[in-house]
Amino acid sequence: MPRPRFAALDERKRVAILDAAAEEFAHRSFEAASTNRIIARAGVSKGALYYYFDDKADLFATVIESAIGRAERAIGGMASFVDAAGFWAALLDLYRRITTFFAGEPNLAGLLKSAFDDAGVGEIVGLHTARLLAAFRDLLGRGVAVGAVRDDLPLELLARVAFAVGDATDRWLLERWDSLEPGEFEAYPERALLLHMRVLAPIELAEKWERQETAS
Amino acid sequence: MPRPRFAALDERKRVAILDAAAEEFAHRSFEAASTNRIIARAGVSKGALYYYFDDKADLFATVIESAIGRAERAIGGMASFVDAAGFWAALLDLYRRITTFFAGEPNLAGLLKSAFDDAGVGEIVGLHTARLLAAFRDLLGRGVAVGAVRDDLPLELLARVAFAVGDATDRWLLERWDSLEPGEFEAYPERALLLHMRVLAPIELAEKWERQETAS
Amino acid sequence: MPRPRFAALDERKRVAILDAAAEEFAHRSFEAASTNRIIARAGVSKGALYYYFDDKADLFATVIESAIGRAERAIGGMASFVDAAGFWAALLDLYRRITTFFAGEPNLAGLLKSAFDDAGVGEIVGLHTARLLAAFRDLLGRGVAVGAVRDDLPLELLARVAFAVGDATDRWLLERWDSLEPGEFEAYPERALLLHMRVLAPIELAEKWERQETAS
Amino acid sequence: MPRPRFAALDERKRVAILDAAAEEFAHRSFEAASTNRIIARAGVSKGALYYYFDDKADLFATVIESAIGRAERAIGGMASFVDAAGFWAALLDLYRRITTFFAGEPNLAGLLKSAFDDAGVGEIVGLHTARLLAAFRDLLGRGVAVGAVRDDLPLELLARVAFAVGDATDRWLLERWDSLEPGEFEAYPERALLLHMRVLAPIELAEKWERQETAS
DNA sequence: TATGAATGAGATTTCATTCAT
DNA sequence: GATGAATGAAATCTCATTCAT
Repeated sequence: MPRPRFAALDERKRVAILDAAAEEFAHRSFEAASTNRIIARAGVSKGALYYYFDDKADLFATVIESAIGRAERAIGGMASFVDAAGFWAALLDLYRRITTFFAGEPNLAGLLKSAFDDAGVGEIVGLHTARLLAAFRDLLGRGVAVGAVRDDLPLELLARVAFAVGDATDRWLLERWDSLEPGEFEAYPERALLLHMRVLAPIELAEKWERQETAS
Repeated sequence: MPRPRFAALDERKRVAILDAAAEEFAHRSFEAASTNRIIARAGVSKGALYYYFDDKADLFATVIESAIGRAERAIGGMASFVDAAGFWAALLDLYRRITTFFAGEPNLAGLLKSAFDDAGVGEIVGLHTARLLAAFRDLLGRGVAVGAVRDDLPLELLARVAFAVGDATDRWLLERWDSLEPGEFEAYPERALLLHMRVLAPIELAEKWERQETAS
Repeated sequence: MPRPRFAALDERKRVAILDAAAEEFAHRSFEAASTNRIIARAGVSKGALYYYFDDKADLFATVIESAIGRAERAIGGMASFVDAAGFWAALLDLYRRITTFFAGEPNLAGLLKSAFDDAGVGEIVGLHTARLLAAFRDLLGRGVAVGAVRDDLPLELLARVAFAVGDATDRWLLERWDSLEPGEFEAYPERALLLHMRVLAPIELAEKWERQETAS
Repeated sequence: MPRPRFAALDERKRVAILDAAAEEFAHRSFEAASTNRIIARAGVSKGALYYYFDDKADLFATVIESAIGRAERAIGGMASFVDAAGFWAALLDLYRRITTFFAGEPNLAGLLKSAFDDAGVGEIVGLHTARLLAAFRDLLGRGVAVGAVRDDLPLELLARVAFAVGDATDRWLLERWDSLEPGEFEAYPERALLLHMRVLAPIELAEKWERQETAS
């Protein structure tokens, strides 16, 4: 946990440190990241970093927490639903918000990747990633209750696979970012959702849904 | 590229270096990996490393190439096929071999992860991973030709997503390795294949296949 | 010298600072001691230390002075005497008080050690330790006057040796502190005194005294 | 333990490192000593030190071991003896050699001091100091056997006190080094021995011996 | 009167790489 | 052909001290 002073720090400087650290941790593993580069980019002294944080791990955890926190607040939760169709509609809506947010935070994806890579090692970071996974697992559990999500595979596995699918499609999109045709980005969440349905929904539901989709 | 001398090197020593490096690169990112630890583990001299390799990156690329090469030779290609059912049967067979091989090479998964992480940075490593992806993309292309694989999404995207799904299920399995019930590991390729079908096959095919599967 | 403000400081805080510093300086040399650890333990601000003290050396000198001062006040001086027997009886009495006081101040021994180590370097601390030595030297001089202390060796040397003997026996006792049998601690001053007599007294006196002691 | 390479190192450089380290450790506690100062004084690179030693503690232990080893080899053991007079004659002879050796190695005393201070903390250094103490304790044990050493106090305590007395007299002498009158240094071992007899011998023996000494 | 934010120097240790032999 | 001695830069982190408020 960062020392309380950090919260009281001048907004500009606080953001400068977190941004510089996010930039660094988004592009390098925790081990390979350099506090020297971070302070150089943030424009703070060597001592300052250790005045606000216990150590490198503390800074890392803080950056991850901040990123996840901002994401959660910005994206918000999933709308309530009472049947399978409602579940998938709500999930589509959620995906839209997620996509929009990630598009405006280029470091977020890399940051989450570093976080999940380090989750098995760093205790604090592990808690954050576990919480994120648990939230999604719960979501899937509620999907099962209304028949929107298959019940023949462990929720934990489904959650992990869904995360991976989302990550892979994100990256694919990101690499083509500059050569996207107009409208392609807007269509993305829907296409991503269909992929997720394939993985998560009972097969008949996915089949029915996709048939309708194609017809329209 | 490692100097030609490396190929002529005593088998035992060559393997020792590659094994030690694989162990290191499997657990740490390229940047965070330490050549010091590698030579210590391999029991070779400092100079030896730089006598056989240009630098750390060269060693990394060689390790990746070697790992991928060994995997390809051990796993072999996919059997030929003439229709959709044949494609999936052949793919199942391929998965079985892949799973078996990965189970015997605990470093392989971590190594591939490091390789893909670094692919965007290191030129050589990028080529290897690109080749792997291309091979799988071609496979999918042949699947499309016989109607086994959907044609409504770019093959590149499908390949990436399939890799991600495979990776996620692998990891999930790996974490439960010690608490697996007997028979569970043997059943794994089939379950994994079903997940892949969901993503890769035309939806009607996936639905039909799964219905049969459940019936049996 | 600490700023005058320090004397006017709230009792609780003044003691907190001195105690924390004593704890630190008792376990580490002056150079290795950390003002950061001191203020952390004392619960005072960084600035406070430098508001009350010139620098680390000033704090050290103050701690030493305070410790020595408290010891002197608590232990008191040696009773007056008119002959050799009186001298040694008075010294035994003094040792009893010293032992009792040291037993209740676990930091004192370590503190004095740090003080003597630093005495050659730090000017102020050197004065305090010199004063302590001088007091004991004077004591020995009065012992010489009544024939209780040998006159064939320089008083300065005798004082130093006596200090060393006391320190060694103290440490020896301290290490066995937890495994002491009942009564052993109470008997300690007398045994220590006999050792000191051996060193300090004319040999005939020491011999006579010990013969009586053994007889009783 | 220093890496084997260190033993194979060029004599001049090996000595330069050990001397520089001895100089530093003789004047500062282990914690306060600076490897930076050591390499600066030795004229070796920063990496070199860690090429030869595991860490600071390893260097310290090596310096201590080297110093003790050289001292032991140079001073040699105590001559054999069959009665009390022989014991003290042999000890006097030993003291002479010790004094001579210490006089030529100005760092030795400070080094031993640092070693004993750190003995409770550093494992390796603890072994060396313990060995030294044990050797002296054994010596005293043999003295007890021939009636040269008192048997009414624990040997461990006697050894510690004797060390302390020796150290105090050494220091006292050292401080007066430059103002010593001719012959004073040569007379030192005898005076020191008398002090040790006072502490270590049965009182009658010490008394008899000193009476003779004075008569002569 | 009192604070705590801030810092640059310096601590120990590891790094990838070079080069004389 | 092969080595290991050697290095300076960089790593993370702590230091005693200053100063604006």
